[in-house]
Amino acid sequence: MDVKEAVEISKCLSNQTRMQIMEWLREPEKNFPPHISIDHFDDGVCATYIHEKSKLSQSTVSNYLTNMEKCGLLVMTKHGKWSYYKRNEAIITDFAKYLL
Amino acid sequence: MDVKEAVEISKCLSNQTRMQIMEWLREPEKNFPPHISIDHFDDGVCATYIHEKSKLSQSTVSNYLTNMEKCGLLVMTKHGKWSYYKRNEAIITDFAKYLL
DNA sequence: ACTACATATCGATAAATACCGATATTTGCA
DNA sequence: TGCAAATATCGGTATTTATCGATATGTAGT
Repeated sequence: MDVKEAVEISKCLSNQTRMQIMEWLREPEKNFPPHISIDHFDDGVCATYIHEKSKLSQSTVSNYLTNMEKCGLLVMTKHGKWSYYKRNEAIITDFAKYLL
Repeated sequence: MDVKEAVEISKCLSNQTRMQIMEWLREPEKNFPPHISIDHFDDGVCATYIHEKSKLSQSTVSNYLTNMEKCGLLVMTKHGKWSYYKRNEAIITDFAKYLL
């Protein structure tokens, strides 16, 4: 991981809601209801649920998630019309190691 | 560590120069000249050297360092008219663990 | 093809952050 | 005491980020 990458990750984490999204996604089954169409969290959580939990507008949260994916913190998987987001543990570990 | 603390730390890290300061301070003897008045780096590096290395204005860097201390990333020690800054490894470790 | 729903993108404005020069404060030394 | 050096703070402007509503796009089912 280089400086620029680490800075982009930090920018994503420098907001309370985004930081909380990272926490929520650590334990999806604890923080979100089961999804209508998929009965597991293997690909994470559907964007709508994250939006609802956040209490912010759909566009804001969509933007958050897109940026968090861009910087590598999240991985997105499409299933039909839904976008599922989950933590990218590999990058998170890299980032943590980079700081130490 | 709680969310707010972690967000404040992230804010400090979301800037290339500040991120580099964290790196520079990981190996002071490698990145800075020995100080005029103290022949070790036990309390870190004098603010002037950090300022010079950064190529930013003195006021900007002083502000950086002050905020980085406020959020716990750095520890400041005064020796006479000099302020020495070093990494606060304990907080950095906490932060890294918090993310995982 | 049409409708409904999920998500992404756009454009605008408000708020926060970055950064500088100038100035104040602190400290050591002549 | 008075000067010089180191650092901190202040005030202002430029830039970036936050956030929304509106709109576009994409997908599934009727």
